[in-house]
Amino acid sequence: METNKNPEDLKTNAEPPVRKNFIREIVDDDLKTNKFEGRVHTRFPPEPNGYLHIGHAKSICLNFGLARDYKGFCNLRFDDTNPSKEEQEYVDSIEHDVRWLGFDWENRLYYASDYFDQLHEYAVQLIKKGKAYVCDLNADQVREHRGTLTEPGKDSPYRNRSVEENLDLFERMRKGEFPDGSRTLRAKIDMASPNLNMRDSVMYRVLRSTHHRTGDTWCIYPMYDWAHGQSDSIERITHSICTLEFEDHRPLYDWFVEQLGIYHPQQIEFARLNITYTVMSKRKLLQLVEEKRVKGWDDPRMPTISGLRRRGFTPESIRLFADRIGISKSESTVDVALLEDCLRDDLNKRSRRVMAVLHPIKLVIENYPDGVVEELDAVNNPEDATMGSRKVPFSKVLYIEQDDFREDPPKKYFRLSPGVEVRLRYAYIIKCVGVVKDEKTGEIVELRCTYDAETRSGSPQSARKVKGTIHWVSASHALDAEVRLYDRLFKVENPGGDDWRDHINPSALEVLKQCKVEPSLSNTTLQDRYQFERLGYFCVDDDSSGGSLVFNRTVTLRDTWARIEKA
RNA sequence: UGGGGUGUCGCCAAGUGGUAAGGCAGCGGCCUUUGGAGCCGCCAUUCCCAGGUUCGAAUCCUGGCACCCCAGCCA
Repeated sequence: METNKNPEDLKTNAEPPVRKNFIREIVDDDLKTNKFEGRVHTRFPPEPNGYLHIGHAKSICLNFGLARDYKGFCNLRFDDTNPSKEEQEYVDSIEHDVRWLGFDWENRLYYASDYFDQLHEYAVQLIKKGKAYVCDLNADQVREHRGTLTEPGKDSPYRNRSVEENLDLFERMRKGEFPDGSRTLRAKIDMASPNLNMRDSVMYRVLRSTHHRTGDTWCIYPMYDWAHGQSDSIERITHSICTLEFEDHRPLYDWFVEQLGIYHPQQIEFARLNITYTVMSKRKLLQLVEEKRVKGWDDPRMPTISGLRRRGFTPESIRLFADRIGISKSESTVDVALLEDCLRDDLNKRSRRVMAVLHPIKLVIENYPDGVVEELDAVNNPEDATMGSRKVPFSKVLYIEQDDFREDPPKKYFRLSPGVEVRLRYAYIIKCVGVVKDEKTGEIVELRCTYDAETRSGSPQSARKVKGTIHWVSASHALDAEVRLYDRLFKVENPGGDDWRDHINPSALEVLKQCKVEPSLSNTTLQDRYQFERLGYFCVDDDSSGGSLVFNRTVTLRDTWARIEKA
């Protein structure tokens, strides 16, 4: 007897097996040795000075994914220690993006600024221990004393002040008695350390700037190195995951918690994400926005979460991508084709299919009766029968894609050309019997065809084979639409260097105003996603309103013909 | 040439001394009323290089080489 498939294969929505990586190995070991009493507690710590991008998504999926898989927790913590660059707008967008990606921090929303009092208290402790001092050197002087990569630094002349003096000075810094930049509180470590981070790292600077949460309460603000580890400790984070460039900050991270004698989280570093044909630094993305090279943080050309969302990406596709790229410590640049594959993989399964003509050309079926309209059945998604079907109106005058007709077809061209038959999807087989051209320009303005009435889809004769199938839209029923075609933001794989902006792809956005879409799209809503058959995946842009429809092309379908023709 | 890292297929990435997973890309083929989707097959005798240890090395040792990060009162 024929047996059924393994029951495992019949499971739906089965989570893909969790990919192994070096961080999970560390967590597994820590669990075995009971290093953190069997807890797993991570955090995602963005600075609210810009919008999140897909590189952050990698980190979000890592941190929240770890918490999910190990039955632990992941906090959302804003690293808001530099009020001169941070804004509430960014806080709001970050929260929105993390939620949209499908993660939930529940009641664990924190800010480094929540800990300003505690951090100040810790700093006083270090001063009392003789491990921190107030330094009167200005920024330039500090730099001069720091030494270089190959030469040790020199001690600050203020390094050996008494505890009492340091306490007094630090208190007066806090009260605002000294001008911005005039003094700092520094850790007293080792000016000769080969690790520059250990050369008496600055803990506090005097900075008069209104903080988005604490307002003008403070005029001294903690530096990243001082705030981050202590915040992790306060939240009892177990694994503090950050990117590679913080690797040589780890000794300092460890030094602070050890001097304080407080709970000690473990910092682990991994390689940040790079993707071909785009840029991923907040600085560059900010420049693109400020220099108006794109329309905003959510421009669909941007690799920001909000840009990808507006472009039509699904959170599922981004999570799938995060799973597939893996986690490691080697610097890498992922081929954007992988991202696109994850996108198509998800969109293929979920998108309703619909017919739309982007570059219309009129087609008249000479032997089809005037005034007759047939309602033809069209499947909504061949991948998912539960999505049902719809009716599409068919009549004598249609629009088809300019690309789907060639007066002089090359080899292997399966579409319409004079004397050749093609199937109109869900409708009839037609043959081209004439071409009408503009007398002056010679441009083709209309195609004359005949149809074979026996070949209507679903009828017995419809089985007749023809080389190609093309999509169409009934001229009198079609809706007008604007379609925005997006492509990669840069012309080169790795837009680096000072001239990176010179590589911006001017054709990354092409706007089509004369598109025709099937009438079932009349009651669509913002963000709805569709597959325009044979063309790609599209979503309804936020600029759509009332009567006007605007679609964004999320990604094209894989196009083997384009490849053949190119070769 | 101080310190910290990384080098496994075009791009990611497993591999943890027992004889190189997987995905993407690419290339063939099947199937198809989307040139879509799906399916099948091919795609690293070799792991940056050179020595060494071992019955056996991508994994251990020694010595090189290449690339990345660090001299913000940014994070």
